[in-house]
Amino acid sequence: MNYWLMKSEPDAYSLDDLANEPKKTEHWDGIRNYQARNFMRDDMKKGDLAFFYHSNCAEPGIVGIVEVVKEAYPDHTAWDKKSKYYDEKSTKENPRWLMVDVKLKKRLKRNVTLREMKEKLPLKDMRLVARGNRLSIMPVAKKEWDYILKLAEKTPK
DNA sequence: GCCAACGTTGGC
DNA sequence: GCCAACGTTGGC
Repeated sequence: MNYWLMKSEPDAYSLDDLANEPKKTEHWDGIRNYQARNFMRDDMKKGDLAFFYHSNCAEPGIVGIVEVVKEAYPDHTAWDKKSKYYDEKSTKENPRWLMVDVKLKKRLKRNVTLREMKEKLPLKDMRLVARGNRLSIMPVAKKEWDYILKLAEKTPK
């Protein structure tokens, strides 16, 4: 069982949006980065858990936990000419991009912010806090996962 | 809105 | 296969 972190811009798709889906489940489309795709394709399994991270917003941070409920399958938005994720090089015979389905498992009691995580020594090796990190799906070590869950229970400062 | 860091593209 | 140019990400 693996742990992950998945980024989303709340302006585009927020935790609330996921909470409002039927069955609180939605496909995670629009991943157009090979490294992130390979993580989904090779290592992301049904039952894995992932942090839902809000990026590119006022308070970037982890806001919830989702569960992978369907493993990697072709991202149909790559075939849709009207989609901003359209990619002419992705065909039905040879789909270039993949997605998984995730279900909202729980909201954290509070937003565990990037700023806060950067200050914590036990999290110093996380890819998320590395300089210039742009990966939208990344693995999280069990130790880090547990530590962040504990942080979420505490009021900051 | 700015801009540093990064990934991708394409000419050679 | 190198690498400059370009587009994108995402914190601030």
